[in-house]
Amino acid sequence: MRYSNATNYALHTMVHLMLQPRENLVGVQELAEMQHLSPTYLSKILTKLTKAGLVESTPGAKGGYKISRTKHEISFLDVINATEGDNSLFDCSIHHEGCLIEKVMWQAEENMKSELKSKLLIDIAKEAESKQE
Amino acid sequence: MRYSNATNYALHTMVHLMLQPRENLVGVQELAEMQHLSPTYLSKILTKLTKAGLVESTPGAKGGYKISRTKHEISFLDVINATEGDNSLFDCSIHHEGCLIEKVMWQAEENMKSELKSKLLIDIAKEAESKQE
DNA sequence: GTATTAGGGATATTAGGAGTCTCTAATATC
DNA sequence: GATATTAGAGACTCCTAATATCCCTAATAC
Repeated sequence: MRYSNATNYALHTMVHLMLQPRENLVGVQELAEMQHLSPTYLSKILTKLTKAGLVESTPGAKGGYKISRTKHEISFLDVINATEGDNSLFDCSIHHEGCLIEKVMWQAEENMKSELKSKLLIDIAKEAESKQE
Repeated sequence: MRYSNATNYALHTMVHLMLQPRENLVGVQELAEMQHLSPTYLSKILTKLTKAGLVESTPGAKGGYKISRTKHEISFLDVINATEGDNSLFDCSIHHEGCLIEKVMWQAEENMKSELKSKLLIDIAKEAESKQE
């Protein structure tokens, strides 16, 4: 069980966008080069982020992506849900109601998600920025 | 990202074995029927559990599996590690040292594993037993 | 010896992730 | 309005890992 590469790329992309000046649009070209990805592939991932309302896109010349103005406080969990979907990590193989194993697994997953919800991308971006100076 | 079916089957199998009388051997035939699986497939999973030291196997007529005598306090994490392997859920796609994203993800994973380590199968087995009565 | 059961290896089969290509739609600039 | 540029959508290929089966071997009870 592993997080997909898409999640990995998405998180890095989001942090990069967070470090941009306000309202500055960044094209998929630049974002892809930074991570050594093909633009068409990263484009798929960015569309997911757009649909999830985490970034806003502008098509056409001089277009690109920027962090959503409406949604503040974007968390790790937000990005992960956008790329991985929000299905649960474990479902009892025997479909008997109230499976005790399932219950334990769900609790553990819930706690992890709760932690990832409390971690904000903006904090990571700021920390990365301060380290570079 | 999901836990494999193997993990699901393994957990149910372990709980079933825990409910057996001491030193009682259960064949893969019975274990497979209970979960509507093919014996050959479940056999593969049981071999992993054996190698991880969670169960003990006896080949030959009247053979089968039983919970390990030496390893007490078997946790959810023990079973998961046996079936999933112990690789991390997330590795930074750009291989830059001290990635802050990676750091956050590792912390969340660590917490989940810590919780799954504290959950013992024997408690689940006992609870299931009391519910059936 | 014979029946039974675990273990190991080889081999399909399948599902989903990873990634590319092409066409369409929207926007800026001239 | 024409053109260049950029996001979006869909079909498609490729690869890997999970899933599952089959067959042979080794060990054990009787």
